Amino acid sequence: MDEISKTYDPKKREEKWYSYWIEHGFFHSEPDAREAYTMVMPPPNVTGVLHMGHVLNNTIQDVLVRHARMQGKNACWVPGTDHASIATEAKVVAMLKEKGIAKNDLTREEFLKYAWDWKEKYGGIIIEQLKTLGCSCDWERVRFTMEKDLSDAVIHVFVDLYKKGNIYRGVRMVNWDPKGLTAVSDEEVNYKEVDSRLFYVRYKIEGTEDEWITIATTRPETILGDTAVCVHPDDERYKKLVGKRAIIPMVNRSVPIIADDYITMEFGTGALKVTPAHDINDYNLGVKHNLQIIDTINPDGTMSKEAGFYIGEDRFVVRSKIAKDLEAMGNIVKIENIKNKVGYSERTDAVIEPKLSMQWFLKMDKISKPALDNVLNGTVKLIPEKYINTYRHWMENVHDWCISRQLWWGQRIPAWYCIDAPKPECRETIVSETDPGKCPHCGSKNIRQDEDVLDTWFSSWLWPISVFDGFKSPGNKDINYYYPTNDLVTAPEILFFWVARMIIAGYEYLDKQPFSYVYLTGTVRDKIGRKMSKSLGNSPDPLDLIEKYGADGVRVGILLCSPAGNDLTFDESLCEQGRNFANKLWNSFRLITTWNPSEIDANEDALKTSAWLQHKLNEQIGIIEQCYKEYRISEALMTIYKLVWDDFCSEYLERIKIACRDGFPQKTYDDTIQYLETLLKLVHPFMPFITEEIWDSIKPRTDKDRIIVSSFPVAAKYDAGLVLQFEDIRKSFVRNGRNLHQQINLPLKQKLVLLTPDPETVGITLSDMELSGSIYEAGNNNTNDKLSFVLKDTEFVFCLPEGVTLDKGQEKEKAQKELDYYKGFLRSVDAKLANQKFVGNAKPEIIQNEKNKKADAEAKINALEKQLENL
RNA sequence: GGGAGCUUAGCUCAGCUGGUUCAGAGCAUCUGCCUUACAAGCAGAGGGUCAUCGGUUCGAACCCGGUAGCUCCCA
Repeated sequence: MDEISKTYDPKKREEKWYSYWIEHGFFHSEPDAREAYTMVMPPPNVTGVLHMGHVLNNTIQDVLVRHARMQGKNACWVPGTDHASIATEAKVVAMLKEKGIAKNDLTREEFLKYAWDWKEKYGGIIIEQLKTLGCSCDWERVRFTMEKDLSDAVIHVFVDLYKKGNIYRGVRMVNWDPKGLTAVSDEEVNYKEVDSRLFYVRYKIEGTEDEWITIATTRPETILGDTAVCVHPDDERYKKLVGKRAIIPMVNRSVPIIADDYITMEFGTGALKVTPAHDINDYNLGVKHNLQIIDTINPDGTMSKEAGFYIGEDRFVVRSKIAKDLEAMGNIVKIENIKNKVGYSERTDAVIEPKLSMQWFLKMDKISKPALDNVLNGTVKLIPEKYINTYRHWMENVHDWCISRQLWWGQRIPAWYCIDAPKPECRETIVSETDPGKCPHCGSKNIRQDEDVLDTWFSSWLWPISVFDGFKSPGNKDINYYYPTNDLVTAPEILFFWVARMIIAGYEYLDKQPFSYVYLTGTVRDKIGRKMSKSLGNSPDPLDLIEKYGADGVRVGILLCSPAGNDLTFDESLCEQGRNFANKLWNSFRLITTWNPSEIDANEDALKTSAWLQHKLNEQIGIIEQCYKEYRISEALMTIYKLVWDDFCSEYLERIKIACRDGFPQKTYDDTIQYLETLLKLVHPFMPFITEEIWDSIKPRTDKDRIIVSSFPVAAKYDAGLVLQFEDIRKSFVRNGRNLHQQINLPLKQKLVLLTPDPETVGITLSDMELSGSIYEAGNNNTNDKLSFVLKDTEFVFCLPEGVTLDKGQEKEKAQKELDYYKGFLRSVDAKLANQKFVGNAKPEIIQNEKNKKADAEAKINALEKQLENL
C-alpha cells in the first residue's frame, strides 16, 4: 500500500467522490418494488447564497436520506428553488437601475425577459453550493416553482379553488409595502420596537369657543384622514362629549365623537383619533360605526390629493412638518418620547403602511380543518412536539390568506375583466385556466387580465405534489410511489407560511398528508446569540469553512450543537472538532494498514477484547437506531463519535496493538476490518466523503460495493454482562493502575508488581497489565512496600519497585475516605429498606434494586476493611 | 395585551415513566507526556445549592404553585 499521509486531506477526495456518486447514479431514484423514502427540499430562494441555516437544514436532510438509503429504501430527495417574487423582483429592479433602466419604462414582457435572464444566470448558485456539502439529492429531479409545469399547477389550483368558492376578491386592509409597491402577508411583517414620539393634539369641539378634546397619536400625518374621535363609553372625562362633533385641524372637517369599548382608557388621553383608511383597528371601528373612509396616502408612501396638504411629500417628512404646523396653530398640547412597535416589510425593510386595497383572498376556515385535525391526531408529527401548541393556536385563529401581489415576477392571476361591459353580467370576473380571448357574455375582445401575480407561497404550498407532477398527471407513477413523502426538514419560522399550507393542500388535493414527520431545526446564532445573517455580517461563509475543514468536518460541526427545534450557537471551533474527528478516523485506518496478519492463533487477550467490542457495537447500534427513530440526530452523532474515538481507538486498538505485538493473527485482523467497516457505515450519513474514501482503501471494490449503498448496521443481541465486565473490571483496572502511578509519582514505564490475585483468575489480560503499568510474576514474594485498590469485592495488591517507598498514612487516609463513603451509602440504603412507607409504596423492582445496592456496598466495605488491615 | 417555551459545569446541551451517594456528555480549562496511527494526539484532574421561594411525596433536577430573568409566536 502507498504511503498514507499523517493527516487527512479532504479537498480532492470530496470532489472525487461526489462526481463518482453522480456518475454512477447513486442519488437518482425511480419507482421500484422497494419501500420509498422521500423528502422534498425546502426550495431555497433563487436569489439566495448558501448560509449557515442552509448548511444545517440540508445536512440534516442528507443524514436522513443517506441513512434511509443504507437501510435499503429507495431514497429520493428532490431538490429545487423557489422564485421568490418580491426578493427576485427587487434584485432585478436594482440591476436594471444600475443599467439606467426604470421598471416602468419596460413592458411586462420585457421585464420578465430580464428577470428570466437573471434567474438563469444566478438562480442556480445555491443549488451548486449544496453539492460541495455532499448533499445526495436526485439532481435529475431538480424543479423550480415558476417552471411551466409547476406554474400550470398553480393556475389550476387557483381556478379550482375559485370555482369551489374559496377564493374571493375584495377591498381589505392589507400590509402595504410602499417600497416594494405590493401587499405583503401578515407573516411577512416584522414588528420592531422603535423610539417614537407621541403627539398630544387637541381638536376643537364643534360649536364651542374654547372647548377641546385631546387625542394622542404617533402618526400625526394621518390626522388629515381622520373621520371620527373615539372614547370609551365608561370614561367619565368624555361622557358628555359623546354624540357631539369635533373639528379636525387644518382640514377643518367636522367628525363625530363616538364611544366604543375597544378603547384603552389608560393609553394616551383615552381619546383616539380614528383613521379608517390607515389603521386596521380604526378600519374595524369605521366599519362598525359606518364612518367615512379617506385615503390620504399614495401607494409609494407620499400624501395623496385627498389629504389636501403636503401632496406628494413622503409620509415621514410630513410627520415632522405637520407637527410643526400644528404647533404653530396651537393644537399641540405636548410631545412625549415613547417606545412602540412598528411593522417592517420582511422583504424591503420599509415601514408597512396599512392600506385599503383590492386583493385576492383564499378563505381558510374550512379548507384548513383537516390540516389541524391531522396534526392533533398525530398523522403528521411535529418534532419537537412543543410546536403543536403553536401550530394549533395559529390554525384555530387562521385569517384568510391574501394571495395577490402587485408584482410581475410570479404566476399572473388568471382573471380577466370585460372593459366595455355593456351587459350587467359582464361585470363578473372571468376566471379561467386559459386566456378566454373574449368576454363570454358580450363577446367583446376588449378584456384585460388582472395585473397582479400570486404570492410565492401559493406556489410552494403545492411543492410536495407538484414536483411529482401530481396536478399535471394525477395518479402518475411518481406521485403514487413517492407521495406522501416521509420527512420534511425546515425552520420553525415558516411553520405557517409553508408547512401548514402544504398540509392544507395535501388534504385538499390528494386527501393525504404531504409528509409524516416535520423536523423543525433551530436558528443558527452567533456566540452572543444573534441570528446569523448576511446583513449583520456575523455569519461565516460556509464555502470558506468547507475549504478549511472539509465538508465532513463542517457537517459534524453544525450537527454537534443542534438538538431539534432548539437554537444553536455556532462557532467555528465546532468544525475544527469535526475535522479532528475525521483525522482520528483516518489514523485508525492508517494504523491498521501497518499490520501484517498471518495464519497464527489469536491469544486470549485478543479474543476477549474482540468479543467485547463486538458486543459493545451491538449495544450501541441499538442506541443509535433509537436516536434515529426519535430524530435525535445530534445524539446519534455523539454516540457514534464516542464509539469510534473512545471504544474503538482508545480501548480496542490500543489493546490489540499490545496483544498482537508478537505476530498478528489473521482472525484478529479480519475482526478489526469488520469493526472498522461497521463503524464507517455508522459514520457515513454524517461524513460521507471520508467514509467512502476509507471504505475504498480497505480493499478493491466494485462499483456496486460502495459504502453509500452498503447496508446500515442492524443491532444484534449482545451480552450486557460481558460489556459490563469489561468496563467494571478491565477498564477500571487500567484506570486504577494508572492512578496509583500518578499518586506516587511513578512513571508508567516503571512497573508495579501485582502480587494478588492472579490476573487470569479475574479476567485481567496482558494488555490490561501493560496499559495499567503493572506486571505479574507468579510466586513473587517481594517485601517492598505494598499498595492496593479494590474493584467490586476484590483487592488488587501491588508492591513498589525497588527503592520506592510509600506514605502509608496517605494510603490509609484514602482507603478510610472510601470506606466512609460506602458506609454512608449503606446507611442510606438501609434506612430506605427499613422505611415501611418505602417498602409499602415502591415498585418491587426498585426494592430489589435497593437490595442489590446493599449487597454491593457490603462486599466493597468488606474488601476495604481488609485493605486497611493490611496497611 | 394574549399564548407557548426555556433557566442544569466556563460554553453548548442530555437527563424519556419521580427511585443508586444522581447530578451526566462534548468542548473549553489545568497538570504531565513528541509512548512508532494520530500534538488535528495520549494519560490524568478540577469544576454545579439543577434560576429562586414554597408545596405534594417514603423519596424531587423531574410533579404543582408563586417570583425573577431570557426566547419565540400572535395581536
